Amino acid sequence: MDGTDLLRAELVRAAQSLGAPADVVPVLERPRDPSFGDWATNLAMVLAKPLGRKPRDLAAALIERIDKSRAGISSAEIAGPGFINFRVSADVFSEGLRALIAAGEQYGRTNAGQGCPVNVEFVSANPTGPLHVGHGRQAALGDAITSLLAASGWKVTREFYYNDAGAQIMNLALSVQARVRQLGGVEAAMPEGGYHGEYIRDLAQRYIDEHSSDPNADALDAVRRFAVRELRKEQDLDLQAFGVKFDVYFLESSLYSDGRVEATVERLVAAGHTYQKDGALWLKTTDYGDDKDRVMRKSDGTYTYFVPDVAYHVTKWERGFTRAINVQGADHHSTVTRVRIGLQALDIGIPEGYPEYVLHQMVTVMRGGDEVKISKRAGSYVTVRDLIDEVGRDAVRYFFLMRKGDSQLVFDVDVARSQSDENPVYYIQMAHARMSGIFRVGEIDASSVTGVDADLSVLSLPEEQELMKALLDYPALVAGAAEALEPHRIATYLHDTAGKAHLWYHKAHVLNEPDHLMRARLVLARATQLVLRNGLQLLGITAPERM
RNA sequence: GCGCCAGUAGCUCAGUUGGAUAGAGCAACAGCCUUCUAAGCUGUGGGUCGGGGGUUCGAUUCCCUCCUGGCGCGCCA
Repeated sequence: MDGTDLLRAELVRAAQSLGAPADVVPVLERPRDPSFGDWATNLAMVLAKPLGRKPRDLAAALIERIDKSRAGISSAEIAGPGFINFRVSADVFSEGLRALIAAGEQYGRTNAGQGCPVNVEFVSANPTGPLHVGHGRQAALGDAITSLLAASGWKVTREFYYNDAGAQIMNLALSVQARVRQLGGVEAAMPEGGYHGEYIRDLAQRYIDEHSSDPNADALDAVRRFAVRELRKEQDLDLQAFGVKFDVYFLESSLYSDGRVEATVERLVAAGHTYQKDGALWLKTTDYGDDKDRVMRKSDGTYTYFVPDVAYHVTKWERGFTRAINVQGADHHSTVTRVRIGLQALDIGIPEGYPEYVLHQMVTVMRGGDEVKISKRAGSYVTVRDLIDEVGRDAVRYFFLMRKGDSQLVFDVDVARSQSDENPVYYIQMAHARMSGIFRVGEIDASSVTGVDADLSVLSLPEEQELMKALLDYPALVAGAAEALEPHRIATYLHDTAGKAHLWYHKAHVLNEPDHLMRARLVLARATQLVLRNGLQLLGITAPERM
């Protein structure tokens, strides 16, 4: 696709004729300095030792045995300690651009996943309050990961797991109940570990308005159902504002009503991995490398959180998801081992690394120069909605995606707001808008540009060469990002490529140039527009035609 | 004490799975709008890649060790 297949094949042939093993895989990479060429390989240095020859001699021998026209290169030279630098022949670029445009919205998509099902679970916030900034990171990350997987040929199911059955929910109900009573002039204490946010008071007021027959909120179960329903509605609105959609909402409570929690426990007992101690039921996680055994059923008869978690993941497996990915905050790190061990101990054929986890580090929020301590119970946090209202959906998404998940993220609300015009996302969108502007001003239908009738060898400016190289790198980049589950690579690439596009735009005119030049440059503009658009779409960011 | 993650320019971060002279944005300074969008472009300054060992042709990248920060380590979720 990016033209390296032919070159790689030639290198393998040449290396084998010199005695290299049959499974040799030459690594091709872009030289740091573009003046060195289009591709470089360290093959001669890698083979030097096993073949007992000097790297530079070996490089010379390799070059001699390569059929340049078959490899699609115009030159090959030895550099430094034994690198071989290649220059790609012009028609590789030309054909690459035409193929890019022909693929259109499909450019960058592959069938690596071969239609296999994969379940991606993310956000999974407890319905005990609005979505905060940490959920925002997870929503952006999870959403982009599902897009990457879908673009790589996986059949993706996007799932949201609601913990609507635990002690937290009881806390929520009791908190609302206390507020209802307080509003009615009755003295009532908040429960220990209760939720103190302002939204609890709002919920209480609405409960009073809608339940005139229960002024003191004595019907605790009704309070619980009301609070959960209302908060889920709120969360749905937050997600909608962020443009994130799910295919499946899975309720923890259903695991109990279906008897799946019980069945899981019975299965673990039957498999012989449990024992009784101190009135509780324990799982022998130490058999699987944990540092201590874990309680499954407490002495009061209720289950610890990881038991329904295990039961839940059994349903993923039984629903046919041979691959499952969980996007979670690093504070849930300790669940990884336990859920996996629980699944192993069931002895039902679930593979060891199931499910996969993408853990992202914590988000700290700065406001007015101070860190905002995020605590739902204390009622201090920044919601996803706040961020979207303040800086816009596209910018919030980009901000959350521009760095690796496993580095901590400082979200300075003041900076995000005051510098919203300088947010890098606008830089990328602007590059796309500029490409679109060329077609608009020239009154040319962009989709009519194919490149088949243009001589693309006139795209010889260094800025044009650099831009073309970047555009042709895109499919390999998407594949790599999807495999590593790292959307930030797309963000970095887009920023970089947008820079090359701006540079070219500034240097070279398209319209009102001699016809043959204009036709060729329209092809490049079209290709750039498509790549930026496709990449932004993977991140869930809009690609405006004008700004 | 144990486990996971991080430490790269004044700040926020990339670094293509071990390559050549370590990059970008912001901030600072100096320039560029009669031509498809100046939300742009050009130039300048700025680094013991946390410290120390090791592995090899070659280390920001892999291994060991120490230091610093974050998150976990519950019959909470």
